[in-house]
Parts: sequence; structure tokens; C-alpha cells
Amino acid sequence: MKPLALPPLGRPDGMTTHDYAFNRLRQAIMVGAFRPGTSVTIRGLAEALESSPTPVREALRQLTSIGALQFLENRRIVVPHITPARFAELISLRIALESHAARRAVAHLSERQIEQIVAIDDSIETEIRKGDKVAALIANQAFHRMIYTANPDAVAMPLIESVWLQLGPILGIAMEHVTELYVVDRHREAIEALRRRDEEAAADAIAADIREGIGGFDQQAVARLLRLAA
Amino acid sequence: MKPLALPPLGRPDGMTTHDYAFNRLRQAIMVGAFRPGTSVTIRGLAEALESSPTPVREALRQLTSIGALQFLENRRIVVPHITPARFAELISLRIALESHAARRAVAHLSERQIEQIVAIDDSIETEIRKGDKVAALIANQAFHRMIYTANPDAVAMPLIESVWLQLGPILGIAMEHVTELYVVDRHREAIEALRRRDEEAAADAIAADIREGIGGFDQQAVARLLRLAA
DNA sequence: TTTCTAAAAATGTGATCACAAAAAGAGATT
DNA sequence: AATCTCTTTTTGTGATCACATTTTTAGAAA
Repeated sequence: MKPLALPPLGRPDGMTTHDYAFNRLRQAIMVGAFRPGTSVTIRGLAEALESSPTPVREALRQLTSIGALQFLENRRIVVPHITPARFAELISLRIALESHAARRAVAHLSERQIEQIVAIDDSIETEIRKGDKVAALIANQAFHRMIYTANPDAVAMPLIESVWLQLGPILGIAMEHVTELYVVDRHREAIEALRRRDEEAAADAIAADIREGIGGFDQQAVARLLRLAA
Repeated sequence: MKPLALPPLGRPDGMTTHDYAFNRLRQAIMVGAFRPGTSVTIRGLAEALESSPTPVREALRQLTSIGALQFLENRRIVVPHITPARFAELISLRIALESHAARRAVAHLSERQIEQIVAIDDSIETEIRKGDKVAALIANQAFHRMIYTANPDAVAMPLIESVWLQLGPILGIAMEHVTELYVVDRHREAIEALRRRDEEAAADAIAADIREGIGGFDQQAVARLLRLAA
């Protein structure tokens, strides 16, 4: 088994083997460490994570539940393929879900939280300037997550992360081919809307942000790549 | 362990023990067979399903991934509690997700499929007249599912089912207290919109349908119950 | 009766093993 | 060189067991 190309997360004490495996794999898929069609094996991952099949299989099963992996008929476990149509649906779903989540979060945001969001936005541009694509992607996700989870009952958040996971493998391809990182400017727009407590403007800004790019990558460029891969 | 109050699904040949456990439990939670706060044990369910801990634990882990169950800090496994605020968020999310899914499905619906939807809608009213709440609920879900899955890339469907699962336990309470079933009339409205291929009208009809009731139960009555339970 | 403490039971976790199915490989045949 | 067949290896599945933690129970003390 080839070593996993993952950021080496330390394993906190008290965390179960299963939780560790789940989070590690989830994070890897989320940031595009696995290409669509990649197949994984339970024993292989168990070895890579220095554990046994049982907790790894549980982690893989959970990942299938949220669309990050797929158990095929022949019992093979793969990272799902994405067609251009499916990609378009996922982006459309992101817009619906996240503009909704933003709208439902606005009323709960404190000044303090808004300042934290601004700080995260700054870190995104820092990472982009450094050219660290993965870090920029993670920071971008943190930006969105910070907004939506201001709502204490952010029931949409797990669903949004599910969509991010399904888009992850595409991002991996994008990172290999796209050199120019898209500098977000809709974020400032969103922040201004949050400051004004303007739900509709916030939802619109988030929608526009997603429509234009995914995590620093130009939307159209990614779509083009996808058509080539198909 | 008390016997499960589940519709006795036969286990198809070739289905794995894990799949059987997952589907059986999922269906049970979806139709309100478990009350919020109910705790389940791996060994208990394994015995009830005549299998062993391993596949059951996998099923439970998957169910937590989609919000149907919750692993607490002390490692207890429970059906999540729902606060009035959380309930409101879930309904709001249903509206956002399902009106979106309906909009994205309209273009794909064939005449034949629309007729099947009409047939399902008839069966809902039949079940309501018979007073079979669970059957009415299942038929109502089938009605919605049939619409959304007309889209060949219905990526929102798993997320929608996740929300249904999270609402399931509430429905169980509702079924115990609500005697009068709400007769849907927004379904006809939705069907007309589908026939006219009117995306906005379809989305609006679905949104109104959800706003007024969940699966045959009056929305306001359920919310009232929830406040009492809290 | 209430509260505290220790023993007992129950429960989640994870490693291991046997089994069956699938995939991969080796060799023969065309 | 391509295809078929049989063997070997790999892989997912599920039952079992040992272990640690948690919960429950029982009994003593206040």
C-alpha cells in the first residue's frame, strides 16, 4: 500500500481508532488527496493507519453515508466518479444550501464573530499569495463554516460538508492543473452584508462567491477540466 | 431488549447483514418508531436482528453520519433530542432543499412519471382515509422522492432523506397525539406545476406543502407538541 | 431515608480468524 | 499474440473474544 498523502495529523489522546481513521480520511478526501476512481482497501488503510480492519471499515462505511466514498456492487470501495452534469448539480446544491445557511446565520452573528471571519478571510489571501493551494482551500472552508455555524442550530452544516466532500476529488484534479488561484472578492461583500445584518445580501454574496469559484479555483476552469476528464 | 416495533421487512437474498441492519433501523427511525432520547445498544440490536455486534455497529455508525442517531461523549448511543428551535431549522432546511430539488427535477419529468406521481398521491389519501398514519407517511415520502429523483443526478436526495430521518422521531410523537390527519391539497398544486413544466410554481407548491404539514401532520400541532415535550 | 462506596454487570472498542467471493496471475491452447 | 482455464492471492464480511470504561446494583454508613 502506498503511503497516504495526508497532512500528518497527530492523534489526540482519548480519540478512538475509528474516529481517527474517519477524520483523517475525511480530511484527505475533502482537500482532494484522492482522485475520482481511486480505489481503497480496508486492509490497506488499516495498515497505513497502523490499526486493524474493524475500525477502518466503520470509518469507510460512514464516509459512504455522506457521499465521500462508494461501495460498488462487486464490493470494491472507490472514490466516486463525477460527470459534468453531476458537478453542475453539486454546485447548484451548494448555492441553495449555503445561501440558505448564510441567511439563517445572520441574526446570530456577533461583532466579535464577524471580526474572526474577517481574520479568516485575510488568511485566505495570505495563503493564496503564498501559493499554498491546500491551505487556501482549508481556510476558505473555515470562512464559510464560521459563518454558518454562528447559528446554534446549524442543521445544514453537516449536509454542506457532505457536498464539499463530494467536490473534494475534483479539487484534487483542479490543483494539479490550475496554477492561477482565483482571488475572492465576494467575501468582502458577504462580510459587509453580515455587518449590516442584511440576510438577503449575505445570501446573494455567498451564492455569487460559489458561482464564481470553488475554494480559490475558477469555476469555469474546473468545469472545463471535468469535461476533458470525461 | 424489547422487541423492535418495526414493519417486518423480509431480508432479500444476497443482502449483507450490515445492509439489512442499516435499512431496517433507518426505516424504523424514518417512520417514528423510536422516540427522541431512546437509547440503543449494539448488543441489544444485534440480538434483535439475530446477528453480531460488528455489522450492527457499522450500521449505527452510518446512521450517526446522517443525523439519525448520536454517539454521546460517554459512548452511549441515542436518538437525538429535538428542541423547538432545532425543529424550526429542520423545517426551514426541508423547504430550502426540497424546493430546490423540485426545481431541478421539473425538466426531467416525463408524462409517465407524472402519472405515477398522481397515483402515489391517490394512495396517500387512501391511507389517510383508512387512518393508517405510518402508511400515509411512507406514501407521502414516496411522493416527494418520486419527484426529486426524476433528476438523474439528484444529489440532493440523500441530504433530504437525512433531514427526514432527523424529523422521524418527532413524527413518532405526533402520531401518538395527533388524531386528525391533515389532508394535503398542495400536492395537486405541485402536480399541476409539474405538468406545466413550471419550475417556480413547483418549488412554491412543495415549499407550501412542507410549511403546512409534515407527512400528513399539521405543522403547528407538531410544533405545539414539541414545546410541551421540552 | 439518603448518600457514599465497592462489587458486578453491561457496553463500546478493536484485534483476530475463518469463510466466501472476487481479482490477479500462470500456464496451456488456439 | 490473444483467449481460455485453473490456481493463487487479495479482499470484504461477520462472528468471537479480550479489554477498558461506564453503568447498575448491593450494601454499608450517616
